Amino acid sequence: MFARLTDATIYQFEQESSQSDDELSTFAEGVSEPVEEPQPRLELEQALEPEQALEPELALEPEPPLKKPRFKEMPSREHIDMLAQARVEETTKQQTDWGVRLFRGWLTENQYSDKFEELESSILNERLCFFYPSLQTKKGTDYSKSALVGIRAAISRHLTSPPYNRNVNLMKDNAFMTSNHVITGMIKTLKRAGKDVTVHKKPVAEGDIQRLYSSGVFNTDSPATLQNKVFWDLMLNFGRRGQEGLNSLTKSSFGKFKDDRDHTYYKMTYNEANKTHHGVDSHENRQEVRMYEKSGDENCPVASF
DNA sequence: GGGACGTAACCGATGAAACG
DNA sequence: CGTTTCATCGGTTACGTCCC
Repeated sequence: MFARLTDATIYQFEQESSQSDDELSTFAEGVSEPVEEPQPRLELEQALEPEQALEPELALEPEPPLKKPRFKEMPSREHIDMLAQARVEETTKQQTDWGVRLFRGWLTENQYSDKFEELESSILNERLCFFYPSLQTKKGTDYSKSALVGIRAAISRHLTSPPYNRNVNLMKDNAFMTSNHVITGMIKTLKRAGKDVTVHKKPVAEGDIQRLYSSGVFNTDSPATLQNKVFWDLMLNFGRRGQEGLNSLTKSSFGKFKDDRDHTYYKMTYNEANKTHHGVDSHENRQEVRMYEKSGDENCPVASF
């Protein structure tokens, strides 16, 4: 059993490594080609077809049919616009509008033009220096750190998005260093005044969990309470990102599997819209998340699922 | 040895979305 | 609307591997 497994692994490894070797050599050839006779891109495209059609023997030479391109096809203008649009979520757009509204309101209240989008960075920076400390909530209290940072980011998003597409970053550009100093100072002042206390949520107490089960809201014999329990189990086992994307989950979002010791478990079968595997944080690639059966336990999550 | 390249680790900034 | 929470992003640095 063990020997077979090892053989299989070695075989797989050999397959993989030979594959990547192939890719490497093709790539190396591809790189050395254009260096000899650099050609404008457009001519290259046109030259390609006739060459292949007229002289197929050429293909036998070490430089095979103009290799597979290193990159994807040139995207259309619409495509890149669409991608740029998909950058932010609807709720973020709302936040953007909120921040812009605040800044616009302040500008008009102080007899400035509210068309700040075209302002030069130095002027904009100057305005922001005075804007930030003028900020207060509708109730007249100071904004929290999160709010201040959010407002700044909102204005920055607004400027860098269509139709303005400005090439600025309110958080990082040197031009905005002084206004950012003002914000940092405000945040520090808040901190010193003890106003930046963030309250963390407490975990659900063990006793409360008991009560959930004993109260009947997790009973598996009626649809509504069964759903309660299954959802609780899902949140407990898979809920690593708050409520993000929950409404897009379906039956096929989960798959039933067995591990090498014959224990049944469910795991998520998708990773599309959630960005889980795009980043390379260690804890993300560490292991897939599994919801294991608890055989003998009347509250087994796999059974109720 | 050292340069090129790809990836991992790190960590503050950013954004999504919930709550009150 | 204002705030909070937390996962992801994104920029930077460190590290490993290959090749000269």
